[in-house]
Amino acid sequence: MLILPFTNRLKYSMEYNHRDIEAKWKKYWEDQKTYQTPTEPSRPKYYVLDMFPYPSGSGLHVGHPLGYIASDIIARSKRQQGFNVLHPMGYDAFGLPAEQYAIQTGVHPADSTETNIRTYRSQLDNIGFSYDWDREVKTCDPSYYKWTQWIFIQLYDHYYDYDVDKAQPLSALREKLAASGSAGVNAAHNLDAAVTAAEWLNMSPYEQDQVLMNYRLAYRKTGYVNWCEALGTVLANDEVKDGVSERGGHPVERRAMMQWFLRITAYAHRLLEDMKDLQWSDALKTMQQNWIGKSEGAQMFFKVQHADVQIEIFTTRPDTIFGATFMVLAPEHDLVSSLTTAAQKANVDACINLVKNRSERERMAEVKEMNGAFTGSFAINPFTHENIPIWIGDYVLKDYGTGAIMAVPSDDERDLSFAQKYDLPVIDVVDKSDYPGASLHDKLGKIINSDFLNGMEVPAAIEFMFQKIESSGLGRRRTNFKLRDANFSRQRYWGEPIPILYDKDGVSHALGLEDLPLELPPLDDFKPMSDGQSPLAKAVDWVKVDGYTRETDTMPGFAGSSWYFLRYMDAHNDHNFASAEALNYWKEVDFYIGGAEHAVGHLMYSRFWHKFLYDKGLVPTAEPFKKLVNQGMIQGIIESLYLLKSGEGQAHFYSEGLAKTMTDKEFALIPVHIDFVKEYGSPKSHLDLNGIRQFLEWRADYKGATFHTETGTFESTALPEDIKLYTKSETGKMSKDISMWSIPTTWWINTVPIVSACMKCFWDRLNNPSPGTPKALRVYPNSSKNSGNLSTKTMSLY
RNA sequence: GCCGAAGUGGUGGAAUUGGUAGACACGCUGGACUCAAAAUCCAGUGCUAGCAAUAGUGUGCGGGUUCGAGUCCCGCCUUCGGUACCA
Repeated sequence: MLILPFTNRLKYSMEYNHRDIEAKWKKYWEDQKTYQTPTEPSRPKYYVLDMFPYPSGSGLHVGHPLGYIASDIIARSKRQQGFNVLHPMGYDAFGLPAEQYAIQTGVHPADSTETNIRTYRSQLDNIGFSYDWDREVKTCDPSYYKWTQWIFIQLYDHYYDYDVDKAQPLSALREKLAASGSAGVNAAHNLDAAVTAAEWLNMSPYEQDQVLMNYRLAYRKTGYVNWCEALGTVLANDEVKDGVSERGGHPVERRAMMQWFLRITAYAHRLLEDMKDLQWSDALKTMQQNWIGKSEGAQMFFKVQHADVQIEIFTTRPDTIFGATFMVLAPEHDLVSSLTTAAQKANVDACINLVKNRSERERMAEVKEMNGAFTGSFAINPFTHENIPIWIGDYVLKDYGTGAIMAVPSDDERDLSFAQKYDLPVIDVVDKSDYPGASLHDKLGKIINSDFLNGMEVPAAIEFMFQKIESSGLGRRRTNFKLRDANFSRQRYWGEPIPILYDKDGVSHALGLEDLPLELPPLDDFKPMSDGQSPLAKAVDWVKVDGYTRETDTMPGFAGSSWYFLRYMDAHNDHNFASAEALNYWKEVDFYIGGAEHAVGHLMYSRFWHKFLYDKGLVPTAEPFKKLVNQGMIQGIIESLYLLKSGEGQAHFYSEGLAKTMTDKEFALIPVHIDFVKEYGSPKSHLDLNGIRQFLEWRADYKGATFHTETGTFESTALPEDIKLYTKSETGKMSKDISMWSIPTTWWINTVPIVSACMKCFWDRLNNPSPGTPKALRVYPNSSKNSGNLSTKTMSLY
């Protein structure tokens, strides 16, 4: 689509032969390298960036051009204003769908990805974008992920020192530990117990490695994964629907595994602080702020009766401690096994088992359905000196805060429901009668039933307690963040191998730059190992090297996307991730356009990586994206089948009408390819005989399923001609509200009608495809034809 | 549940700080041109009633502030995004 002046289009519309004209200019731009952008320090620069796409099997998504057209207009406009404009494009090419497709079809992810990229490229060229294709990046290209691995190694080799408030080389930490032990280190860590200098010096290399893991910015600890016993694999959250696996409908449980993590929490305060200078929408900033979740409170230790252990908690309301009538630990808390008495073991184990089958999200969301068990032990309330029972409860999360709370049922809704369910005492400690409608978070009221605090207003009482706690050695004032360290391990094939070796003693060693890239070993079987290990473990020759064993986990999707905008600046450099010259010239992204769905994930991780590189003096700015707007999304229709959650045996699908009347039964929603559904998008959406057959062919794991419809119950082998299995029809993802139109610059506002007109033109062509419209540009709601994965998630950083 | 956003004709979407709601465009209806069609041009087009002038009504729902509310406040509803392994 060429953008001609409007009047010309009217005047010459009769003769306007778009096919010839577009072909001519497409070739001219390509031959002349019209949009090649040199790094020219003498000229002013402007960097306009689109969030790069995941090359899905279904081709360019209709949502993509929405933002791409807008950024292209900005790029062209800035060029005309005399700027040297960097406007690149690339592919976020590692990911789950390609691997899933490989498992189903045997086509290697590298091959399907390359095919998909070619499709994307031709589609982008057809639209006529002004990208400098000489700077294209693909995250799955070894020459690219060499540097993703290199950055990971830098993170592994650094720790965060609060004294200088930035990342420091690990060698500095070793010196400090040798000189004065962990007490002499003011750093971000997850160390359980202090280490003295003498202890450190007497440690074996393995023990020292274990200590260092508590400081490294890339480190290993126990994490939790979605384990599906029936499929013998770890599932992504996205592959779990309503508590069962999307494929097959099998039960899923949370299982502990050693995982790599990135210590993003070390940067929490800077991620929060540096946001104020960014030209992002307030909504976006608020979301990041809330995600980081800074709170001021007290860290306290509760003694346990008849035991030499303490329970560490964090509270923002120390003033309510006289109302703390019990404690709750996360079921995964380290102390649970030692605190559980013989008499309570059966109850506690039952509760832990139950909780295993609930996802973190369910645990946070379902306030009504709490599960807990009494451990049999008691803690001592340090102010009332009363024994208070220690419970475990699924509403307390292991990785949030300290994984343990003092429960104040009078002033916390969830503590109250828990107390009511298990009949635990409630003592009112805040009189809120002067503040009708005030909640816990308003921190208002007058303290009652609290000995020396009685009569104080809440804010004063909080301050008083901080001092009291510190002066009596019970704990100290502390800032807590909701942000958690990022799990960086995936038990998958199609991702960057983690460049770590373990020696015979189990000590970890990073690869040197000369050994990078560490390429993925060739495999033709991408199924996971039966014990949950990554498929890479199958490449035995690759795993074993001269007495060392390779790490077999791979990196998550956000690894490659956390720094790709830097690679565009100098895409072919083999000695650095980008040259200092290029980095100092292009600096940061001036204008970034992409979807709001990346408001916290990608944008937070990128900012974290960028700050780390900034600490190392490798990038010139503390923030990567100066200005950012969201382009909105496109809506699509999702059709799903009702699958009875039986867990075992054959699958039973129910017609929508039946499923809705069976109120006591639980169903999982299994997405079905929209092409199989008759009258989709309406209340009468259903699968007919042919549709069910197509579905069974597509999802072979349901071959032996039983179908329950209004006219009877049928085995998949004996389906009647006139069968109608009604499906659930809903609108999903891809919303097309356009929040980007409200950009407070005159220039931008003037551009809106043009973008609008372009999009309209697009819509008309997409929705009423004439024979001349490229097939790939038609609307295929919710289909990922090549990947065989029926998710709407065909977009990457978009 | 929690955090963020959105809701205006048949459609995409406009409405500076509160000041004629529906700009502009698509579509639709009628007309001109044509043997006819396409293209183009002209006119009309929120809804209801009316031949008409006109009247009433109208920005998800219910309240409120104001001379005046799409816009501000309170309470809801619906939809979308995120919720830490989709990308």
